[in-house]
Amino acid sequence: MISLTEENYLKALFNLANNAGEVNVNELSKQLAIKMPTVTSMMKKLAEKKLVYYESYKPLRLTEKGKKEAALVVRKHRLTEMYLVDKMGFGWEEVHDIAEQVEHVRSAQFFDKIDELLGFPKLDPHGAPIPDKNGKLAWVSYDKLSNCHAGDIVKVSAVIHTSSEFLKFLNNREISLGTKIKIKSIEPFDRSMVVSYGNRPADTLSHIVCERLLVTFG
Amino acid sequence: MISLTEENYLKALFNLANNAGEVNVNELSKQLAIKMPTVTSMMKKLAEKKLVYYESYKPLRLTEKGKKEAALVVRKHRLTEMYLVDKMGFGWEEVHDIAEQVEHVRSAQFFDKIDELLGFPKLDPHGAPIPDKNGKLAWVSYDKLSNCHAGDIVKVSAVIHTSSEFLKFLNNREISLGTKIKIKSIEPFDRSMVVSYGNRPADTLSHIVCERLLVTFG
DNA sequence: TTATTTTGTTAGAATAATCTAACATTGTAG
DNA sequence: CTACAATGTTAGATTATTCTAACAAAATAA
Repeated sequence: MISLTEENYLKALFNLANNAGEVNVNELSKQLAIKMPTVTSMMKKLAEKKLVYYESYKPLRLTEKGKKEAALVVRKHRLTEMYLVDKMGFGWEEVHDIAEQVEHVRSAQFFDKIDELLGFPKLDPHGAPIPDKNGKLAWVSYDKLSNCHAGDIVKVSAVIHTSSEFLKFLNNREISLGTKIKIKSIEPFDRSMVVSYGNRPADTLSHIVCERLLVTFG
Repeated sequence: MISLTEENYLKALFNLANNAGEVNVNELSKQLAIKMPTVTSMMKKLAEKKLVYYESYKPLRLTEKGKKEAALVVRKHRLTEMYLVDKMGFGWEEVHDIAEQVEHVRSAQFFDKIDELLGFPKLDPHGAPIPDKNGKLAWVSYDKLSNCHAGDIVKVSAVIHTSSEFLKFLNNREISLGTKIKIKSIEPFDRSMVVSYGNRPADTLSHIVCERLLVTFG
């Protein structure tokens, strides 16, 4: 049995993992707002349970079992977010904190029903892919808007670091998933982009914003 | 701040309270499946927090503050049950365990939205009243079917001790809230009732069952 | 009313999850 | 290459929740 606390550590490891699947104790500590010694001791515990590979002073890595369990928590989180937006009428900026709690409900029935009522969605309201019932994640590859060039016309397909503040900012600018953006020019000084979209002929997006918008060209 | 564990104690106290609002340590211990010494120490803690009146060897009683907090947990539980049945398509026998977990979600927004989507229901799927946002419970007075007499025609309005097994039994007998039952006779020997309802001209309900069915005459 | 059963409390220990303080290792900047 | 900074670990303490064993009070039955 995986405790609620352990679920949170697994999820954080899953979300922080780089290409190599590695995470530092320090990063994890910051992400969870839990002090490093606590993280170290929890890693030893998760290693006992064969959920994490742990060696002193080495980066952390989920085992296959750990990855699966983590993905199942992420699945519950993302399905919940989707349900809150699609079926209950919450805004995409309101759902993270609620899903953070509902994700710990232990009832396959409950999440299967949500999945079914939503028509088995592949993406959550922020464009992140929803792992399947076996913990498999169909990874979609997006580009950061910040890596695109002047003249490109792209579609906003996902957002990262989905803080409520950032999402409210996007709401104010009338940017949502699906918004088509044309890059008119890029300011070399601060890498801000002058763009046009919707009924806005010209608008400037800071580099920070452009780094958090994931886009597709199709 | 009231912990999840404390919420469970408060809810159990609320549900077990007799007319005088009193509950024994032993009863509470059985209800929660937690040993008596643990219950005693938790009662001392809740007394510190002014949620419970506690004196050695005396029955337990919620304070006004405790009653309110308990009612708010019960509110979340019953709203959740109603939502699961009305909006998600679960059967009334499936919802208790899920609601038992969802009730601990801390988000006024979430439960307000559920309330609104349901149209501010007054009763849960088992006929129990839903406390309002201030923890006030509009108590409805029902009679036990077991207290009725031969010849009475009554409507099933609520069920108590809503175990999944009991509710499945009612499903099999096609008894649900609203079912009109005519009492044809009462067997003095075991107090079972011969009744008719729906398309069943005659059916026998044991005393145990009749004790758990709450009815109205209207 | 005395003996027995039931109920309730105290004392002490265990587990899970967290912290701070001190120490150790690794990485980096002169 | 050394010294400082950043990262990570160990040791020991704390809080919340639970338990068992032993004792105490209250209720009940003979």
